[in-house]
Amino acid sequence: MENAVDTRTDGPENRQYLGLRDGISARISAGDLKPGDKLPSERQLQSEFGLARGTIREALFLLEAEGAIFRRDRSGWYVSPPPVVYDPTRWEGFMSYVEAQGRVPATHTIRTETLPADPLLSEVFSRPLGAPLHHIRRLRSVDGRAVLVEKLIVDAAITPDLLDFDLNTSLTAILKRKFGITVARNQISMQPCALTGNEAVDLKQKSGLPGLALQRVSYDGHGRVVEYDHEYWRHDAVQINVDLRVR
Amino acid sequence: MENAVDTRTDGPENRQYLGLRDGISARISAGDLKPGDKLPSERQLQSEFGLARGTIREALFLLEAEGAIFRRDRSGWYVSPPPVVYDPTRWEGFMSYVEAQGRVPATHTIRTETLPADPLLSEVFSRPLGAPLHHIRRLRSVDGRAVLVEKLIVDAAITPDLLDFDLNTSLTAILKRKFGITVARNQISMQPCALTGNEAVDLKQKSGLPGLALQRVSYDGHGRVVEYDHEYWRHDAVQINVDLRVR
DNA sequence: GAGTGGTCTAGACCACGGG
DNA sequence: CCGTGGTCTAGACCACTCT
Repeated sequence: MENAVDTRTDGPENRQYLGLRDGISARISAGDLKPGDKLPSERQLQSEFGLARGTIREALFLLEAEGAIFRRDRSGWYVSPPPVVYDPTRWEGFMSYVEAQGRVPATHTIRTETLPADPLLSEVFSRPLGAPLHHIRRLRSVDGRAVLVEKLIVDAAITPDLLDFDLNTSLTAILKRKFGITVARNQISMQPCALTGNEAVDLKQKSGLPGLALQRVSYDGHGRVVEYDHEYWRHDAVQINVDLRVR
Repeated sequence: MENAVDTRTDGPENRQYLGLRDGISARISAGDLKPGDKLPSERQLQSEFGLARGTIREALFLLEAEGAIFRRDRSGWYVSPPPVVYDPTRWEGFMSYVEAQGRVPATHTIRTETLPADPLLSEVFSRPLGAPLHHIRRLRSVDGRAVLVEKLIVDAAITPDLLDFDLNTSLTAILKRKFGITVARNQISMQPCALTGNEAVDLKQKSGLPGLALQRVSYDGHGRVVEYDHEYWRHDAVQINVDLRVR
């Protein structure tokens, strides 16, 4: 929302990349460029505006930080779609809440394995050291664009043959239908971050893209830890909504 | 946490700025550089590593995105302190939770005014169009570093002389002690963003710094809207923790 | 006034995507 | 293969901070 408290702006455009940003931004607002559309190439913008390529890129980086555009490596710059809304107080999986927002979700399982619990995981799950845990790494997309990587850990003792199921669907649904497990409580921690290393690679992004790291511990009705989850979201792909009582 | 699901890294350092990032990162991890310490100037790094200034800056930008370092405009680059933890389910103000974490909070009121409600605010507060609302803009710091700008709106009908109090303290405390108001419910929305315009100016940052936009509607026990708040945090200054029941 | 980061130029070559 | 963005160089001048 814009209120009347303060009406200062970035000020006169002594910086050329701000002018270019505003120009592109205006084209997007006006609807000349729609979500998914490809921007002119950097070299085209260069000749169109008579600026050095570095200056052009400065403007593009700023628009990227604002969530207005995104890049596909060595393919080009594109106008961003709106973010999806995620409400951690609802126990519906990614597949259902993305669909409910009229978008098309998809999940790709990158890797699964069952490993003995290390000291940290042993503590998280209240299970003996070395107890078997399922590790799942998945990439999730909205409308064909990869938006998050998740690293999921589930107690193998209560979900023995979990890895035999099709994990490219809703884990929520599998846990409920096949194992009778539902989540009653979520403990969540979030922090803005940069997507680097594996996360950047899996999202096909240059290291350094702003992101949101979300860590979740899910408990069932008996207080048992059901999932231990790390999610790495593109910064421009998600909005978090929560409604909560105050203690 | 690091688990064993995936051990790939950024790979061999064919890119020089990644090497420089790792070098500086290592100095920080090793404790050669501590939170608050100043890094060598860009030109010093240039001669030390034999790289063009642009490449040096590439590495610094990456470290900034990772939250490892921050800049003070035209003064230099500094090692970041750890983030503060914010739990929106607890109704303690900024001043108390920052203090509880052994840090030094401070608040600076930038501007206050009382304005008639526009259509949007009229709806949010369930008050007639034109009803008076207090607008407060504040800058908040931790250990002397500005970390967030907030735009607060409060219903003047239930807090008539609010602006006469010292707003550089805890608003939470003022509302409770002077007006007998406590918050029972928070509706929160969060989204990673870029800090631009006024927010960047007030935080003395270059436009484009990654941030976290947090919007909050607070209700008292009777369901009355008490505060409507917009907070713009530096991305490297905050971590959000929530513990919640699932619906 | 000296030193810092902020902006900008005008090139070059590389690595990867997609036709 | 060509076009794209990704990386890198070697300068320059400016705006601001700090002392």
